[in-house]
Amino acid sequence: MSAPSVTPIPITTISELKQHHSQLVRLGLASHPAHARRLLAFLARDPAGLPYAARLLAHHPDPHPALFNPLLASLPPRHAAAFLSLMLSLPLHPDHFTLPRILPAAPLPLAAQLHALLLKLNFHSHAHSFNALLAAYLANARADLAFRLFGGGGSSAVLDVVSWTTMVGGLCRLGLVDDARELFDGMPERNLISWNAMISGYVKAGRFLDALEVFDQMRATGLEGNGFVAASAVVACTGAGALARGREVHRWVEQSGIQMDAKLATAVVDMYCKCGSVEEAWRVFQRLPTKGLTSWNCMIGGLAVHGRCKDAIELFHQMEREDVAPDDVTLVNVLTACAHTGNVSGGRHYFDYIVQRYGIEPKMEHYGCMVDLFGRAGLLDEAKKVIDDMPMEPDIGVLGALFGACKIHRDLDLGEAIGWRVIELDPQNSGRYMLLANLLASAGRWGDVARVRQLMDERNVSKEAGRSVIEIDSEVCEFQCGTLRHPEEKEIFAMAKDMMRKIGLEGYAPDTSDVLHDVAEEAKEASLLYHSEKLAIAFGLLRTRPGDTMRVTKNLRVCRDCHEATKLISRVFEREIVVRDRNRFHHFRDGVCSCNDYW
DNA sequence: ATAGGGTTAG
Repeated sequence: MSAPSVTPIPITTISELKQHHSQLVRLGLASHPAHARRLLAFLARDPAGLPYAARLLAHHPDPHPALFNPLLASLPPRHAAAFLSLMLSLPLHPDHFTLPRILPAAPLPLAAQLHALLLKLNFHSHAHSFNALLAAYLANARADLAFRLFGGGGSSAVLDVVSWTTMVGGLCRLGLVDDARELFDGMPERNLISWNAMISGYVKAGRFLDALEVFDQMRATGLEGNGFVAASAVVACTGAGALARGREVHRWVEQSGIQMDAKLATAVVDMYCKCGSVEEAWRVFQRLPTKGLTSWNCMIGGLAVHGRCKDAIELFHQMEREDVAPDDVTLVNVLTACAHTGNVSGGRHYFDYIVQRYGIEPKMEHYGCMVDLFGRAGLLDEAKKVIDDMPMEPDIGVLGALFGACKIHRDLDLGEAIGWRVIELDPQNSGRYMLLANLLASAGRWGDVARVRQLMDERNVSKEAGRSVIEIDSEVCEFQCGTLRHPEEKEIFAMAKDMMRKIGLEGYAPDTSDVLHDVAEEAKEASLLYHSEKLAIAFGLLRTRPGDTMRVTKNLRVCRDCHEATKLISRVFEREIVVRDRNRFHHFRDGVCSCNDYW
């Protein structure tokens, strides 16, 4: 029903509102729902208007909750509470929709008050109100109160699938994934939202393999998925670096008729990129009917970390031709592509060009990219100049980029000056200490190396152990630096020795410059064999044949020695070896790496 | 009232 027409007077002040109200009263229209709602909506914007709103409701012949419920959600929690207490004093009666309107944004004291009201009104057996209260406690990080309410404490609360899912999702958000899982396993009934709450909860916690396990369980129940579940599963594969599983999920999406929208497709493109297969990413990307800005960014970034600078830049121009305007992420990705290939002039050019042509304001990360670009190329003065000239104070990331460059180019003076500063700015990051220790070690400064070690001990920072994961026939195997624990450890060790012997005949010489112990050269060389990627590759050699591709994912950066060794292994054993390290991908093939030794 | 899906330097 449309409102009876009156000249629409704009309401911007309380006096205009009063004027309008009196006109409506004269016309006998003041109580018409549409007009009353408009008046109330204005009054509700300012707490000063609440008494007026209450009077208006008090004089209304039928102050139905529908009249004031819509206002409540739009009010800030404090005002909503004030308004609610006014309503109650009139007295007007809330209905089952009233509390769920206020609860989602309610801070803790208000939530507790509403809890009391809920009990008083006997709404606790009403699922909407009860679940909203549960969500409010969880949103306030009070898992304890949520558990008490959920557990019933003797109340007659009825738990439905929403209550359970609210708990699971809320606990995951609070980082209590294991508690969430326990509840999840005990759920009397689950829907797609429940399944996805658990899967995405694991993803957020970085527990990708657990996420995939739950996803498999869901499929085993015969339930059809949807786009949300698909996205979570794809992202889990991305995080795990599990290409074979990713392909499987992709196939499942296509077979189960889930709509491949731009977001899901981009997640798939990203998965293929981050799992080491740019070719498959490219195929999905090309087939996209509509490409969002993020799809372009993702593909350009994917090419960048695979060291395919030319392709990344070519794609950027294609994006321009299709009239998609780049954003700050595009700029980061294009600069990364240049930085990873030593394309200094390209980086300079695209920085200026994109900033000027598209009016993008360069941010901290863009200056960081430029520092990285110059620094990697050995132009440390240029890199320093970027920092001196940038309009803000450099953050730890920008300084870290310069520091990393000092390490690569063995600039001891600058590196030391920045290094000690960097570890003060980022005292819990073990990688920073290791970089500094490495730099000092390469100059034979063992006393200072020990000082760095001591600082780490004092601050309880421990060195992150190198870990490499290799996926063989969908089975994921992890190796840790320094230890070899595996059912086939004898065979793997023998293969590792043989592998090193064979590449030794091809000219491999151990590079111990990154080894951090002040010990005899022989001991240093021996320790290199136990680097996690060498163990993973040895295992991969046992399980693959010449011509095959093996994929290794490493948690740290590859060291020089492993990089040299892997190049030779790819040639001697005729394998393509794809290594994803902390920063980028290396494709080893026939004795050459895609990074051209620039990384 | 329950999931809330994609890209970002080092």
